[in-house]
Amino acid sequence: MSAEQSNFYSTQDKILIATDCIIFGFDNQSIKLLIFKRIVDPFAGEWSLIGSFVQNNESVTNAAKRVLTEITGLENVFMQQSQVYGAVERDPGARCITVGQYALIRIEDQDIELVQKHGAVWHDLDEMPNLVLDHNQLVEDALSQLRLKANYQPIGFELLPEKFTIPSLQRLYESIYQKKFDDRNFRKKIIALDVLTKLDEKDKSTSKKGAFLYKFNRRKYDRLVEKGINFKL
Amino acid sequence: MSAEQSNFYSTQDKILIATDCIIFGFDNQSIKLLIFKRIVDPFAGEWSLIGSFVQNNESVTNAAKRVLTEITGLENVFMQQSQVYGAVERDPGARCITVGQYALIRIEDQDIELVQKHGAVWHDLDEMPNLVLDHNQLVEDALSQLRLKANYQPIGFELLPEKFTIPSLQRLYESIYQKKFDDRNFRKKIIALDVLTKLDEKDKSTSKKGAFLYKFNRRKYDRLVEKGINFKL
DNA sequence: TATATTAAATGTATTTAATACATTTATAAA
DNA sequence: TTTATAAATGTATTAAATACATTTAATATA
Repeated sequence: MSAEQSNFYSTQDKILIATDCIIFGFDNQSIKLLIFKRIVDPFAGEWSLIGSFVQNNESVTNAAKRVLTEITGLENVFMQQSQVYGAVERDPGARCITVGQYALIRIEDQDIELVQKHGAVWHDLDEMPNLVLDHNQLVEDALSQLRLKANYQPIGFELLPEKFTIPSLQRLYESIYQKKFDDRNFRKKIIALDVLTKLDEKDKSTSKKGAFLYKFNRRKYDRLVEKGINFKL
Repeated sequence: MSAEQSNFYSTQDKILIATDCIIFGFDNQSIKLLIFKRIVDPFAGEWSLIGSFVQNNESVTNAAKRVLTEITGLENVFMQQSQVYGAVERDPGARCITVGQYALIRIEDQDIELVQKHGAVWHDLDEMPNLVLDHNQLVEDALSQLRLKANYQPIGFELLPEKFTIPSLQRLYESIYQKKFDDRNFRKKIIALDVLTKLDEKDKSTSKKGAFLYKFNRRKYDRLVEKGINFKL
C-alpha cells in the first residue's frame, strides 16, 4: 500500500462536483430565468441551467461566480446557495453531485452580446421548458427559497434598477409569489419598512400620470437584511 | 488523448466530497450536540462533528443517514441539509468539500453503548469546545437554520419524547432561541396551533403539582409542516 | 392534620399589524 | 376641452402580539 493509499483522504471514490446557477432577472414586468441550450454531450441541444465543474483552485461559491461572469459579464452579483443534489443516479453520464446556487440580477445590466454568444435566453418562470437532469427541480427549490427569504428580508435591491417605481416593485413581488396583492396595502407595507427614498422624478413610460421613482436607502436596507423583518403579504 | 480523457466528465479535478452531521438532541432541559474526538489524522484527538466521505453507491443524504445510524443506532431520523462548505483551503489535508446536514433526535432513543463505543458525547450548545476545521461554523449555521425553520413550521416532534409537558416544550424553544419566553403567551400560542392532544396523565418529576402530559397529533402536525405557520416568539 | 412550598395553570386589557375596500388625481392623447 | 388610464390615497374592521399577577394542585414537613 503506497503512502498515498494509506492516507485517510485516499479512501474516497472519485465523485464529480459541479455547480449550477439559477439566474433570476427582472425586467419590470415579470421575473425570468436565464437558461441555455447545452452544447456538450450528453444532452447537447437540450435546455439546461448554466453550470460548471468546480475547479481545484476555486471555492464552490467562486465557481458559480465565474460561470455567472462568463455568461453575463457581471461581477459582484448577489448569489445564494440553494442546496446540494447528490442522488446516485441523478446524472447518467457520471456520478456527479451539484450545488444549486441562485443569483439575482438586473437584466438591464447584462452584457447582451456575451449572453447571446453563449446561446442563453431569458425565459418566463411560468412557461419553463423541460430542462436536463433534475434542473427543473433546482429551479423550483431556488424559487421556494427566494419566496421564503422574502418573508424575513427585504428583496428587490438586487433585481431592480437603481430608480424604480412602487408599482414596479409590486410587480416584482407578485411575480415571485405568482399572486396579486392589494395596491394600497402593498404600498403601505413597503413604505412602513422605511427603506425607500422618494425622488421628485417620475417614470411616465407606463401611464400618463406617471409614477414617482424611488431609490433604496442602502444603509437602512442592509440594516433590515441583518435584523430581519416579518413581511407577510 | 484517450477516450476517457476526451469525455466531458473527465475534465474534473479530483475533489473529495464529505458530509458532516450536526446532531441536535434534547433532554428536557436544554438542546445538545453530539460530537466526538476525532480518531484519524489529521487532527486526531480533537473535537469534531461526526462525518464521512460520500461513497460511490450512496446519495449525499444517505451518507449522513448511514453515519447517524452507525453512531446512534437510530434509523428514520429527521435530517435536513444545511449548506455546502467549499472553500479551497478549508481542510489542509486535502481539497475536500463537505455538506452540513443537521439531525434532530430524541436523546433517550439513542443506543448508548454504540454512542459510547464511538467516543461521542453530548455537549451543551452554550459551552461548545473548539471543533476541527470549520465545524464550529457548521454548528452555528445549522442552528440559525433551525431557528428560521421554527418560525414557519412547528418543531418539537423530532426532539421530544412521545409524551411531554408544555413547560418542557417551552424549554425546548427557549433553548433553541437562547431566550426566555412568557409562560402564558407561549402556552396560548402553542395551544392555538391546535396540534397538541392533552392526556389525563401528569409528569410529577419536576413539581409537586405535576404538569399535564401532551402528545402531538401527527396528522395535524404534518399538515402544519406542509402549510406553514407564522410563529413569532 | 395543618402549613409551607413550588411549579403549573390561567385571563384580560392594550398595542400593533393585517385585511378589506372605492374614490380622486395627474397627465397625455384625442 | 374631453377622454382615458394608471397612480395615489384613507379608514374601519379584524386578528394577532404583547405585557402583566394571581390562584391552584400536590407533596413534604412541622
